[in-house]
Amino acid sequence: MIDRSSGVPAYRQVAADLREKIKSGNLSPGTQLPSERELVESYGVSRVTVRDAVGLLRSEGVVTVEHGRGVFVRPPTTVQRLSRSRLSRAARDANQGMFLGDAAQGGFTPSVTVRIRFEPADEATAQSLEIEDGTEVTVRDRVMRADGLPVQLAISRLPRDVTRQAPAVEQVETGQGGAYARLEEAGFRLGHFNETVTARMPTPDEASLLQLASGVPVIVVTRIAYTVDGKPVEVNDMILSADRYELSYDIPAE
Amino acid sequence: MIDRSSGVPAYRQVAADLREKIKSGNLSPGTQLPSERELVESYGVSRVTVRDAVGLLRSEGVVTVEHGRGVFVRPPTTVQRLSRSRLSRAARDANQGMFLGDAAQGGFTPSVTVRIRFEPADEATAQSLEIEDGTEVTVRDRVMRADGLPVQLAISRLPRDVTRQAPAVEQVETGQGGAYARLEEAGFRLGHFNETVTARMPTPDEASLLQLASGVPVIVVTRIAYTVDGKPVEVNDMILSADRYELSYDIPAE
DNA sequence: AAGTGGTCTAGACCACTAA
DNA sequence: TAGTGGTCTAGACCACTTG
Repeated sequence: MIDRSSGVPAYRQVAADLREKIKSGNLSPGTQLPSERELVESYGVSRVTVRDAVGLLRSEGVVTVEHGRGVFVRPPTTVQRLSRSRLSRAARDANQGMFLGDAAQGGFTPSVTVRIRFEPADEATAQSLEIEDGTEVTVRDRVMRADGLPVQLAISRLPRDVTRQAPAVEQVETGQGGAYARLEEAGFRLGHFNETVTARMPTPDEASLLQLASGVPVIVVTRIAYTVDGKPVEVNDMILSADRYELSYDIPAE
Repeated sequence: MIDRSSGVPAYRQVAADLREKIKSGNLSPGTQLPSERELVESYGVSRVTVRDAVGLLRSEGVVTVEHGRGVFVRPPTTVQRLSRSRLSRAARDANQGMFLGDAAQGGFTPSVTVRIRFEPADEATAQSLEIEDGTEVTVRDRVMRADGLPVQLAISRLPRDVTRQAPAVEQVETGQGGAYARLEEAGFRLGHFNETVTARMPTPDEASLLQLASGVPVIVVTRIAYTVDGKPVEVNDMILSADRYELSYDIPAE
């Protein structure tokens, strides 16, 4: 099975063979692969080599490994699509925070854990909010769960000056329409949002919090909310599991 | 250095120690780490264990490894920010294709390799373009390079029916304003774009084409261009290196 | 030539899962 | 209890980079 003279490392040949069997449907989604010891037999390589091969497929997100159970072909994951039209005032008003609106659309039972704290702004926050370094900010640190499974982390920071005028934002429960509604009631009429999107591998903390399979990156979204006057009032850093989310944006051609 | 009784695997302890030294600035960006054999000595573990530790840091994107040279603390990468306002008609008209416009902003020397082919639409393409499965589409397959380095892959598909009316789109060189300008000249006035964004680990092909360091995911953007009548005329699948790109979107609050 | 990481072996024991 | 993956060892040879 393995061509020793080809110059291609044995573990890559094993990985390529398994990958091929998966792609061709020979091993269908959810199916268990032969155990590592069986693969050792059938390919005639050492266990370390088999593990390197499986590790490669893992890092590609092709298989998942469950300790004590086995290696399985990863089934295609269900994506939750986040359309940015949900930032419209109407959509915001309809729901108690945006995540609960997503839940209504996505058909899952949402739960959110919120922790509030106050701290001096670090450099990045200060720059985003256009305030002095070290100015006090209100931090809303949230873990969003779908059917009990953590799927999203979000940390919002707002100048304390702003939240003092909208005290509900300093509370865990912000009520109908969420924090944005409270801000608007306090006179901070929102004009537009800017979202920057990138991706990276999770930190170990994020991986365990979001229960990420290895080989799954996170999508990092930084949203800044601006008032109609162009003053930034909130910066929200969101961490999403890349295999569970897809973002959707509409852009006019003009 | 390693606590054998803690229950934490040795390779994780080694990784944690190195990560800490990097975060604290004790090992600054670009610095070479001690060689694997030196780490074997200093931590009193086997080489495999050291390699597992380094592999973990690699997969987190914390270090890069160069065969024959050593392991280095990964310097923060320069990000190219793609603002979606560049899809405005004015921005499109100003440049010969969007990537060349990005280059002007980013200050790098761009080059693009384009291959044109014609093929029947697969299921996903057909759905995006709202055409029958198997209808002939024009495929523009592109590799974009910045200063010679491949940084972006893009595959556009348009119904052949459409490109026959804008023959320049079936050519490698589309001229001033790029393919979108030719489409508009042919009467396909563009109304809006929709972009869906997600991320995943690269396939081996993508990794080698984009020369991705291991542990760097790709951002996958699918853009569909619609005419003012709401007819989709192009679906463009873009693959971006996540450590080199950041996307930026503006969203009105209304 | 010397030093670096890349691959590989044969075997051991541990931790988790399921019957 | 048996089977799975997780961790680890001590050592070997290869491929790449640099002086």
